[in-house]
Amino acid sequence: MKGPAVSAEELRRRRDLDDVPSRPQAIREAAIALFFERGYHGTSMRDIASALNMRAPSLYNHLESKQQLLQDIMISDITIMLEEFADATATTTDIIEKIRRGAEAHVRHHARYARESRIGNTEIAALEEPSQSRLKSLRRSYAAEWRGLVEQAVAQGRASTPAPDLASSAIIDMGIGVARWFRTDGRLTDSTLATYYGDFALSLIGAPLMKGTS
Amino acid sequence: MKGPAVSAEELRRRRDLDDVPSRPQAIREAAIALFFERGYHGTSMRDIASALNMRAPSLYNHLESKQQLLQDIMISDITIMLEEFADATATTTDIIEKIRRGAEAHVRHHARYARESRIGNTEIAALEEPSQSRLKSLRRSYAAEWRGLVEQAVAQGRASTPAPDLASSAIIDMGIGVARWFRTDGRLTDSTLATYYGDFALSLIGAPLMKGTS
DNA sequence: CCTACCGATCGGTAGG
DNA sequence: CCTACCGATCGGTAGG
Repeated sequence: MKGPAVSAEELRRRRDLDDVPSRPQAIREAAIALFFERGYHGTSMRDIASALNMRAPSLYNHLESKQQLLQDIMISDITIMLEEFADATATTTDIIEKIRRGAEAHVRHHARYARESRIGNTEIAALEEPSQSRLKSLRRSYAAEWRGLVEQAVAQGRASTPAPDLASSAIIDMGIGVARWFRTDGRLTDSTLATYYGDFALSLIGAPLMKGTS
Repeated sequence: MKGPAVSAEELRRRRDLDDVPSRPQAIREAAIALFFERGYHGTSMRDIASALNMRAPSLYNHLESKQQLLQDIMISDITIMLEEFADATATTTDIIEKIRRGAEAHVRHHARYARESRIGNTEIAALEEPSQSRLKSLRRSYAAEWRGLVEQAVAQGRASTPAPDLASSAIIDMGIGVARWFRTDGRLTDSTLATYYGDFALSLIGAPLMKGTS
């Protein structure tokens, strides 16, 4: 017989269905795990290759450089976070509900993508330009959006905090902190956690919690 | 004439008065600045030496190893933080006031020692054993103390949060976040910041703020 | 405090 | 996908 019994396309289809990662995806996953555990500079290409039972030079058939790997991880993580935040806050016009849903999205992201989020918050200095400036700029916009929401709530008389800028920083930071300790296999789901933190956010800005809403 | 015009002791006395750091202190300070900016693995001994107009081998007249430098910085930082927290919470028996003062001490520390605190929270993986285990253990005790305080407030009917464990994590994490963005030369002093965050902590756990207390 | 230098390891390339 | 190997840089030592 000539030709393979199973075509390359067929294999690719099965892989997609079975959730078996492609080589580039597997490398990325290993890099995320190692950068999270040991940091970017604390991880060598040999470490990543070793986790996949490969040799370091073979990695370069699938990526350009170690730095490119970091940039992909960090930029795609913050892009996803910004999208999730935009989607969450767009589902209502009520400012308090916007803040609640924004905080939930923020925390859910830092729980679900704990490793990527932590890398995104600790390895900024390891990013080469222009990616570093781009990422910082995205983070500044995100913080500014949050500040705007809290200021709006205060302006509408729906929140009472005397320091909307600090309150929004505190909300962001308590979410970022989640990425340091949240474990997917723990007793809490990311959504349950997000619900609690949504309440924390409203309490923090001095917005009365409506009982029985959730 | 024989002997120096100014004795070594005299020089040391002047240095202490003028706040001119000793060589080991200057090295430690340079290491803190660089570990904060670039991370432990992103900083070389040559970088540290260069910041002091020295050559790397000369550093070894004042320290044992790069790792020892990191351990000193991290262990002394958390030791100071634990002391400040213990002192702050010991000044009152009222549970809510304990939490307020504890939160203020926590935030003040992360503002005043922003660089050391950030290193302490990002470079744990770079610590060799047994220091790494020791530091993790100290952090766990600190988190447990916080959880205990919040649970006590709830038990006494002074706070209403349904999740004291998460609330205490949120308080700790919003303080840790301060170390990422606080600048000593900014418009806020660490004490002003701490006062706001003390209120945030009480709001977060569902403890009514007493107006006009501060 | 320095220069000279060490072995180890790094990210990455050549070539198959 | 591999082995062989590159120049650069690392933490640290020897010796003065």
